[in-house]
Order: sequence, then structure tokens, then C-alpha cells
Amino acid sequence: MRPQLARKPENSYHHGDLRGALIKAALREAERGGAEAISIKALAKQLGVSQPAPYRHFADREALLAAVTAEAFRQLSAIMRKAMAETSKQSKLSRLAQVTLDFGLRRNGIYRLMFASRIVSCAAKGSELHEATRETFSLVIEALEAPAVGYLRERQALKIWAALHGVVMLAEQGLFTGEAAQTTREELVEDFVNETKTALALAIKDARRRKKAGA
Amino acid sequence: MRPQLARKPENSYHHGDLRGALIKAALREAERGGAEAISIKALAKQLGVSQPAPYRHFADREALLAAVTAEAFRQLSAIMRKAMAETSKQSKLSRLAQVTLDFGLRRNGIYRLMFASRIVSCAAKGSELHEATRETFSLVIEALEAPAVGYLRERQALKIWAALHGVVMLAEQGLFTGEAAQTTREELVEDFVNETKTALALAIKDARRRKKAGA
DNA sequence: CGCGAATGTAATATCATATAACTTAGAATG
DNA sequence: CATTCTAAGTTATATGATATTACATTCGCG
Repeated sequence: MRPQLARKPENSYHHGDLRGALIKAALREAERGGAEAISIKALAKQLGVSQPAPYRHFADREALLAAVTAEAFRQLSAIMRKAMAETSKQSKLSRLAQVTLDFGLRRNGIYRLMFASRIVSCAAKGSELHEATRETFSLVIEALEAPAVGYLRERQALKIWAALHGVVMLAEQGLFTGEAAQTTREELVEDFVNETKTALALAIKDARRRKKAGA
Repeated sequence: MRPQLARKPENSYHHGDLRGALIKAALREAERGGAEAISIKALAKQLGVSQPAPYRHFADREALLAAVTAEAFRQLSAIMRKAMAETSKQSKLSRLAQVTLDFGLRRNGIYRLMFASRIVSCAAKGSELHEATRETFSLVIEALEAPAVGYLRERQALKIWAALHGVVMLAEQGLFTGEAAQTTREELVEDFVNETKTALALAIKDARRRKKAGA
């Protein structure tokens, strides 16, 4: 197992880690151009193997895309975890939101692969990809740092998660031009973060009051 | 000009309105499957013309997609306008938000074509597509029904617009399962609508106060 | 009525996915 | 250590999509 060499050595018959190299190379391609930019044929050429070789590792193009997308989710998770672990004046949630925005804008091709294609919704429960997405979302919930209030917390996580996506997408579509350009994306995200916090705080207070009244 | 007949009449040489028919048929295809489902070849076959015939009306596939996407935006605009024109207990903004959510979920392939591909961001300023998108966004601003407060209004429009996208995308990705399923999409959207309203009201009050203090 | 532009067709080049049949070398076992 | 089984490559090929070129038809206008 000669790990993650980009190209196959000229003389040898086997690549060593073609599967890994394919995912790595595909991520590079997706970075500019999204899913459409991923071509099995082109990847094979890049890696110095024959065109059908990748089919030994992935049943079809969809399977490769799923694996690449799962890897992308794991990378995003890692970035989030790192951001949350740092010590900072800002809240965990704020840091998570900002790194997500950054990821979405700087690696937009990959971001679209993750959130704007049907790949994820086609992922079977229990599949590598499905697990990777749930892991990422669980980090969003974790970022809320709220005492357990059941589904209220998950609801706020969904809301901030949704809002983040929206900002990334609209930014990428060029809707932040014109008079709205004054509002930077970061500010908008910070708005959503603050609204989430106050909403969550309110919900918690409310839950406590009702609990007291019930008892 | 024999308008919008789906297929070309068997005997005749000309179709009548191939351009229109292509867009119409492509929309149908996109409804299930998004942009990827649009194949020039397949469309030509459906409409009973030769495979290269569409290239008389569209320079390439991208150009067709742009035209289809522009049409989709016009349809969404029409739906929004209709929803806002109705008399109802709900606010204009709430109605706009709900029809957008409905559009995004029921015609998700088309929605992805509109918001989750690079087609829109590639649209040149002044192009048919660019105009169509700006028109749609201007309706969102209109839905806010606020007295003119310059860019504050546009900012709130961006926020609710972003949030809406996020909800549609997450819903489509199957993130509303689990405990969060209790929270229906409509409720989440209504949350965002209410937050937008209060934020806007606050901003207006704030602006007035500052104006008074300045005068 | 005739002519030019618009619109369609046939033929073909290029490229991507995918499969089938064959080959190589690496690992596993007696 | 030789043998064999299998994972991971190869070549050849079928299929289907985009796109271009050269040619054909008809619409509409003068």
C-alpha cells in the first residue's frame, strides 16, 4: 500500500491507492466547477491509469460523487470542530457560522456538491455519506451550547443552519451587489447568529416557566 | 407561427415554435432531475425534430439552460405576485414566503436549476436571466411593506430570502427527519417571517429616533 | 414570383460513461 | 517455495451526449 501518490509510478502495474487518489483529485476538480467538473475519464488520465480503472473502486459516477461528498462533509466537520475548540471572545456558534460561510464561499464548487445536488438526498440511511452529514449537523447543535431543551434546540440549529446556506447561496449568485453590498455577508450571518441566541434563550426561559407552573 | 405545439406535425418541415417548445419541454424534464436531466438530444427526439435542430435557437446547452432558468424565475415571480395580490388575514410577506417554500419543494428540480447551479451567477448583467432574477428579488423587497428606510429594507429582504432558501434546501436534503420532524417547514418559515417583521419594525423606529435627534 | 434569411436535416467529430474479456501481480495456503 | 485465487489493472468496444459543417426546405417580403 503506497499511500496517496497522485500519479501511478510509470513502471508499476498497480497504483497503490487509486481509490484515495481519485477522491482527492475529484475534490480538486469540484472546487472549481462543482459536480459537473468531475469526469472519471479526466481523473484517470490525471492519475496515469487507464480510463476504466476507476470502475474497480466505484460502481459508477454517482458512487464516486457520493464518496467525494462524504469526504467533503468530513472536512467541513473537522474545520467546525477546530473553530469551536479555539478560545475566543466570540461564541462557539458565531465561530461555527463564520467558518461555514468561509468554507461555502472559498470552496464553493465543493459546497454546491454538498448542499445543492441530489447526491445527499439519495444517500441511503446508514451509508458513509449519510453518516457524514449527520455528524456535521450534530456539530451545529453542539455549537448552540444550550442546556438540553429537547427539540427546541434542534429547531434553532435547523434555523441557523438554513440561514447560513441561504447566505452562501445568495452571495454566490451575486445578490449582494447594488445597495445591499453595504451589508457584508459576515454581518448578515452575525445577525442570524444573534437572533438564534435570543430565540433560544427565550425558549429556555419559557420552558422553565412552564415546567414550574406544571409542578 | 403555429404556437407551442409539443411535437412537430409529421408532414411539415418546420416546427412552428421550436424555441418555445424546447423551453417548455426542458422545464418538464428539469422538474424531475434538475439541470442534469435536460438533454438536447432527448428534447429534440421528444419534439420530433432532428438532434441538431435546437442549435438553431440556442448556441449551446448553457444558453438553453439560461433561457429555461429565466422562464422559471418569471413563473416564480408570477406566483409571488398572485399570492401577494390575494386578500388574506396573513401578511404579504407571509404569503410570499409560503408560496416560495411550496414552489421550492414541489418543483424542486426547477428550484435547484434556479438557485443551486452556476447558471445564474454566470448570467451577464442585462441578460434575460439577470433581469428575471432581479425582478423576483424586487418582489421580495416589495413584500416587506415597510416605509422606505433605504438599505435597511433591502437587508431584511436579503435575510428572509436567504432563510427561505435554506429551509428549502435542508428540507430537500432530508434534514427534517428525526426529532426535528415535529417542526414542520411551514412553521420554520413562519418563524423567519416574524423575526424579519420585528427586526424591520425595530430598524424603522430606530431610524426615526435618530432622524429626530439629528433634526 | 423569386430570392434571401430563417429553420430544419444528414453526416460526422469529439468526448464521457460504462461493460466485457483479458492480464498482471500480490497475498494466502499447502 | 510453488501454486493458486483474487484484487486491481489493461485493451477494446458499445452507447449516448454535445457540437459543427455542409446541405435542404420553406416562409415571408419586395
